Amino acid sequence: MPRPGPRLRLADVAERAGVSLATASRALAGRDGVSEELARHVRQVSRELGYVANPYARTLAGGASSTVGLIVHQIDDPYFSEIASGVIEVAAEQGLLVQIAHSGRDPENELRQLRHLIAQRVGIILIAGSGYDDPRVEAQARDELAGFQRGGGRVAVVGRHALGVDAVVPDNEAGGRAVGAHLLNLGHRRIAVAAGTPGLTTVADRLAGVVAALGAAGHSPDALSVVHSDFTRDGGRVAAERILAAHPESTAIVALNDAMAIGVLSVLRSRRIPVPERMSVVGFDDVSVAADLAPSLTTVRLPMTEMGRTALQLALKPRATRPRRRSTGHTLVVRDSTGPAPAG
Amino acid sequence: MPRPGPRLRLADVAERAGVSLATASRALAGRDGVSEELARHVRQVSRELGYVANPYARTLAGGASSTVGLIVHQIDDPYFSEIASGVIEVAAEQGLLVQIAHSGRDPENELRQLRHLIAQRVGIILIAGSGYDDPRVEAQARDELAGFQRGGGRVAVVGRHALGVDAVVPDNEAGGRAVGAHLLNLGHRRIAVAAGTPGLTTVADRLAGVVAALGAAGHSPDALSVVHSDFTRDGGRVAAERILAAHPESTAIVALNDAMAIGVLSVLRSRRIPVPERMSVVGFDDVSVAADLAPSLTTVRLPMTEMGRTALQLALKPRATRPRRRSTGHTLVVRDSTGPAPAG
DNA sequence: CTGAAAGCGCTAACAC
DNA sequence: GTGTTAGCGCTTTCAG
Repeated sequence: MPRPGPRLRLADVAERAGVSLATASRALAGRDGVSEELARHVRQVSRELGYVANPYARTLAGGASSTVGLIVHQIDDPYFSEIASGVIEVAAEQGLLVQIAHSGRDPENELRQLRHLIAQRVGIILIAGSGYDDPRVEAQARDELAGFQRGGGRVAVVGRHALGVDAVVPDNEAGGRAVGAHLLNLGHRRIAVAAGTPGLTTVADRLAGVVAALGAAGHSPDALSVVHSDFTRDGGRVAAERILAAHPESTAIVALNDAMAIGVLSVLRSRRIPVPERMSVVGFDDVSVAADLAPSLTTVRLPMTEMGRTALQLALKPRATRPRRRSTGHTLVVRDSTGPAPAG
Repeated sequence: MPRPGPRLRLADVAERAGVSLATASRALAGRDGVSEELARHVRQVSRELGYVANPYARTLAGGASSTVGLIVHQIDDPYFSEIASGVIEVAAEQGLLVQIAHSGRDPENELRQLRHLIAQRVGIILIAGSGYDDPRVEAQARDELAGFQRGGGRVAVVGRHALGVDAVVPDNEAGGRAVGAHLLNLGHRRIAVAAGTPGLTTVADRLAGVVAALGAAGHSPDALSVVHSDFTRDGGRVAAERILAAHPESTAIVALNDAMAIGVLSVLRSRRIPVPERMSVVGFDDVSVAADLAPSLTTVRLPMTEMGRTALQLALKPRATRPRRRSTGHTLVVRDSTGPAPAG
């Protein structure tokens, strides 16, 4: 196995192969302008020597940067670590490296990270996580990305739609409808929603789905008690407390992501409220522990790893005239946390 | 807020500040050889313009690379995503970017990723995750890292000791002893261990701790039934099945990490074996969901995020004459999955 | 189809 | 202290 020598340069490969620097460069980049035979020879020599291009020199000279920047809210949130995992897989297949930055669910900070990545001249930028309702914030991000693309950068996002770039779009609304329909089928009529931060589009979309399901079944949206809180486990706890206090008649709680659902379950357990006998609980995302909670969590599965893969694959293709969209699909996974509404 | 112009160069800053390129460079790098006053002025101008250095040019010219490469087994494993989170935090504070690569718990692949990072000329390399018993594998990694350090690179590892570099060392053995003592105190005498892949040092160290606890209490290590499997949730399932089949007299199962413990719990639940009444279960790591499982998991808490922070901080310091070590400390967190051994 | 040479933006010797 | 200049290793015109 060839070891990359500490200071092996393209010039060494060129010399060894008996060609000029330019030819060697062309051959290795797979550009044309070199006879196929010569090119093959150069690549052969390069491989023998274990040559790896210096990405700094390459990028500085105008070649494409081989690193992809990924912005997530928080990498230790399973939703994002699964997406990141998919991105890293594809990157590894392509010999790319992935740089991860945290936005911390703060639009200002997201913008700062975005600019930093651009300043770092990454070749590809991926943003995962909900967008913001605030059009000003989205517009700034949009401008920044547009400039980046004008300079040849490639962009794709997961879970946002207002950015004018290629996007992997989770089935948020449809998933919400599936959840709503499921609960209605089970006879629930007083449903509470543990919703995340109001400013997030993901929250709005999923909620809209639940509302739509009620409407489709001829029920008034008034049957729904919506409580907003953080889009996290602790937010779920807070929301659950508030729901129990303000809407004690509820027979089901829809948490708009699994993190919140975990918080909800934890409150119900400590209050000794039986799930699902007295209260049904539904989550969203199907992070990998959802199946291992007790009771196991009914939730909407989104293929997070796949979403990460798809995002990078989109970004790797040449840019289309108009932004592409890939819907993720979704599956309602019915487990033990939902059951028939308790009789009256 | 200044926007980094698409093509703002150091020369622009220098010109605007009325100094030479060299002075500007020195001022911004905080190197001396510039009067404090001038330096301040240059920095001021730079900030006004929103200048951000091109890292490719900077690195190519011989400056230190501002990116840190982090190798983890798998980013969507909570153990690693929490460590990564700590690393990213510190990196953000320092204006560094973090590149993440997967080793997939495969020594060959780890080596490949390591070489790739070196070839990419990152400035700092961090490796998280258990080392391997195989001295050949460790020696190769060691050589590679030594070469990297000779070239001015900085290295730190989390959870490995045989690499001759700065290390954050989890309290694996002491944690194992704490687990063993806890179970013995509860009266357990037939203890099974769901251990991870045999080749991992983390597995060996934690197991050694459990064995030591038995020894210290005057019990023979024969009281322990050790079953090896993957160091994952599914590995935990497999191990649990095997333990129930081959060692049905066990009253407690020690899983050597939380992922395995989750698998163990899931098998016990589906077999309707009450925890902890009939079987106690202990994990290791205290990933954040451990508290939300049902029953909540007794486990050894390791400060993963902190470990990630510490690792990068170590690597950021100038290299010491001999490798530094930072012990993590640990806490036995007793929750609901452990209880007194069932009578006879 | 191939080679020579001019940079990419920055740092670090080396002069002044 | 400050400025000048020669590269870092690569890509990319531009000649041949």
